[in-house]
Amino acid sequence: MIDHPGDTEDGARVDTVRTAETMFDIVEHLDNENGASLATLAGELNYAKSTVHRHLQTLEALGYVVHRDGGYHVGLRFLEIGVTARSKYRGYDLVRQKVEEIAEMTGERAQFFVEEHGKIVYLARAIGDQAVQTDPGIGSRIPLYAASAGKAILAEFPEPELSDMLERMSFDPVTEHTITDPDVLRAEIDEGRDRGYYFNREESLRGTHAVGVAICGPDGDVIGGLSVTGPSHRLNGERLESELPDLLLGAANELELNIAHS
Amino acid sequence: MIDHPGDTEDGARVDTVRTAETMFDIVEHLDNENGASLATLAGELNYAKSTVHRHLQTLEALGYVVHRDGGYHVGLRFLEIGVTARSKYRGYDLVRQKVEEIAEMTGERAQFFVEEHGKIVYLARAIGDQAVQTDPGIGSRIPLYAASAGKAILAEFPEPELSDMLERMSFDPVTEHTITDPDVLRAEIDEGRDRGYYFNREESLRGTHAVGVAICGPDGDVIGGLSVTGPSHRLNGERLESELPDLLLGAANELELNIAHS
DNA sequence: TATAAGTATTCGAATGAGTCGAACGAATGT
DNA sequence: ACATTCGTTCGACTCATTCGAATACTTATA
Repeated sequence: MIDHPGDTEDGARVDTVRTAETMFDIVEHLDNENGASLATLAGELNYAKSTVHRHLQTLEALGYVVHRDGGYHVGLRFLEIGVTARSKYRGYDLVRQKVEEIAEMTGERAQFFVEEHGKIVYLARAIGDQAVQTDPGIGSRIPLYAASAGKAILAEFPEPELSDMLERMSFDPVTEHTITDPDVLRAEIDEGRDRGYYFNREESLRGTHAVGVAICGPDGDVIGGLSVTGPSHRLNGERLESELPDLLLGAANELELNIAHS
Repeated sequence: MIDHPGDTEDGARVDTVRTAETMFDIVEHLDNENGASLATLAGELNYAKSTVHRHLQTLEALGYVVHRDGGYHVGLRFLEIGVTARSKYRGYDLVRQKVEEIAEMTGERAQFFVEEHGKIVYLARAIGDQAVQTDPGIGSRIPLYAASAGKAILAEFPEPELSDMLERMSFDPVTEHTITDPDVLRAEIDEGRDRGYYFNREESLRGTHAVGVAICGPDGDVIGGLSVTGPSHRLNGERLESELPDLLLGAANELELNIAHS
């Protein structure tokens, strides 16, 4: 094995484009605050004002930043790109409709996730009561081990990768019920594999239960996960353990067929 | 006046961060294709493979790019950032609900736009029939002069800026009815200003009419524009010229009050 | 009106970082 | 076993980014 100069011991981050990093530093900082001035940015990020200025100029010229009422903001170019990125996920349109259908049928919240960088990301969500699509949350991330759909997705990974992921996974508890032990997670995955559905009992949010299933492509590859969430007093017993799972398995099956033939 | 080395004659783009530009070249190219290989990217963009490689490494490490089934793709980080950027627009949540309400009431398509970089950008959209929120389109852009909401927004700009914008505007026709003359646009704007609503008759899409109004903040600043669109055979006569305008003006008024008190 | 505090912008110099191209390695299919 | 495509590494050159200080602009405050 040849030595890799500059390798960090965890084996990541070699030879990166620094300028790109500083650029996203700025963007991400803008994303957190809302509306920051050049001086503030330079101060908090420890870059020279002139440096930040040049970056902001560039970002604004490219449409990624706007200078609205006395402060710099993240531009909607990110939304534009993000939306087309989402739309390219296989079966996204079909799944979105199904999510709304499920929400309406159950009266609970239904959602669709895909895996990215070891987390699951919300791609669609609908609430039953009024079929209002709640956008806040779209794009945000949850660790795989803290979501029913996450477990379902995880279970579909072929064996070598699965072990790998479990090993390199760091378990940061979200609630007092979040799984923190890889063996427990592994056990749950193995237990659910022939059933095909997975639970989440207050592991990501107190007082909230969920059931999730995976959606797979024709070659057995994972596309994403579908789940129904609701208050634990409403999602329990028969409803949680058989009624909703059946519904989800049916939906997944139908989706998988439709996606395969599209 | 001191000379500005590097100034282009149109007075734009000085002293930009080149690396950031190449980086977004890559991202935007990925956004168009779906799933490109390193070699392809390098070829089409005329960068050395090693250069593109380094950028992709960086982008992937930062979560802005993913390497899925044998090709590089835009990551969902863009969606995440874009969604929070959108949510920070004043009154966005209120407007989104209103858009759905209007869509349901009219049975037509309702939408909300804001202005950015001389275009209007879709922030929300709803279709009447089934109240299904159609996401494709969100984030995409239309020139101000080719949309009813665009005209409404334009009309709210104070005088010096308005003339400026009209002058530096380049009119690329979208359909055969698109406005191509600044004087015509100016006339329409002046005509509509006391009414408060504006029309679009097949100017952005053949066979499609629309009415639009502006939403303003307490200080008279423009927040965005609201419009209803539909087939020209359904949107005409009384309905187009009085019924829908009244509805929209009422909605705008209500929104403006709610936004001011929030 | 003058002053101050905030903002954004420009400049030149230094060096640090991005770029290239070629050569290597890995993976896949024929 | 070969060819093809894809990704990775390396070192050298040079261009571009970074910095800090000085300038300019705008808005509040005395």
